[in-house]
Amino acid sequence: MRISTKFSDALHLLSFIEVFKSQKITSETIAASINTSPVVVRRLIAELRTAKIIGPYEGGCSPRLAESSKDVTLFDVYTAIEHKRRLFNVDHDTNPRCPVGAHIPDVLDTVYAEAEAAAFGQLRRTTLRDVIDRIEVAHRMEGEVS
Amino acid sequence: MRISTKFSDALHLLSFIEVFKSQKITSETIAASINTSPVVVRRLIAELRTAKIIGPYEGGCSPRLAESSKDVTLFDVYTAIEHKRRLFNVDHDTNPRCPVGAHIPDVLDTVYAEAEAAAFGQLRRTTLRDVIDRIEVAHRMEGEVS
DNA sequence: TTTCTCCGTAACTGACTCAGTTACACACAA
DNA sequence: TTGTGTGTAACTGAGTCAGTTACGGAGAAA
Repeated sequence: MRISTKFSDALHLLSFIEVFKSQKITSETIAASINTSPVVVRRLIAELRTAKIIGPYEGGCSPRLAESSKDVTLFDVYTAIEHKRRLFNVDHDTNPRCPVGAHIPDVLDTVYAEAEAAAFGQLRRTTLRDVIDRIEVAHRMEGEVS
Repeated sequence: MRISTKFSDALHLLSFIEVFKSQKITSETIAASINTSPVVVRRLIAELRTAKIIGPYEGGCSPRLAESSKDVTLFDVYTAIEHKRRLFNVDHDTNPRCPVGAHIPDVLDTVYAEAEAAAFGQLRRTTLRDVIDRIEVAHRMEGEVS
């Protein structure tokens, strides 16, 4: 199985509501940009809201970031969406009567944790603001070419 | 989707055939340690063989590493089993007429690649020998306790 | 040779996950 | 009151994964 596109869609959603924060935004508007259905968007918003990345619902108002985009890291978003899901999966159902089978789950837990820490450290170092900046740079460059 | 346990099982398999290389090994023996079926083991062996991590089939002989366990990195095994599979999934099906939707796939491709590079770098730094060493340390410590 | 063991591989199955849809009650604004 | 958008639950179809059955072939032993 694979890390779903929910994480990507969540980052898309957050970038969208920040870029267009001066305009009225509905789940329909967002869904049109992500190419998905409004319900999927609302589910994502609900998850990001319980993680306090999106502020509380205020009847009819467009969703807003709870804090500055500079203070939201990609790791925050990852955990909001994927919770404690690991990047690599350890097979814990092994034969405890075999020296290898008995100890490899713990060994892989440790080894994988090191690799995951490296990836998550990078996600922690990248903020939502960084993502939006890159989007805006790409958008401006497109304008110059055409 | 999540990275399946195939990667873990492959590392288990490789550790097993290296630790018990002085003994006769069948897919049945290995399957008993991994707690799976011999067919699953044979499929794994086939994949590791095409990646040249396990040496060619020599009728009836037990499977052997193609090179020293010190020269096999976890990244080698990862690519043998999961090929180019990415740790994070980019949703490329977005609306190109929206500034955010048009550029976020490329931005996430880049950002994810940085995080993946960090994780894969760690996998490259870890060898099969390291894994086996840790298994043997754990095994010896168990002996002392009991 | 015949028999036995093990291998490689293909085809099928059941469980699980994911994205998407339909549906419906609720809140707020016009 | 009507309309719009929200939150949430339930269902669906596609896709993936691990496991199983099955079968032909190679090599060793009788």
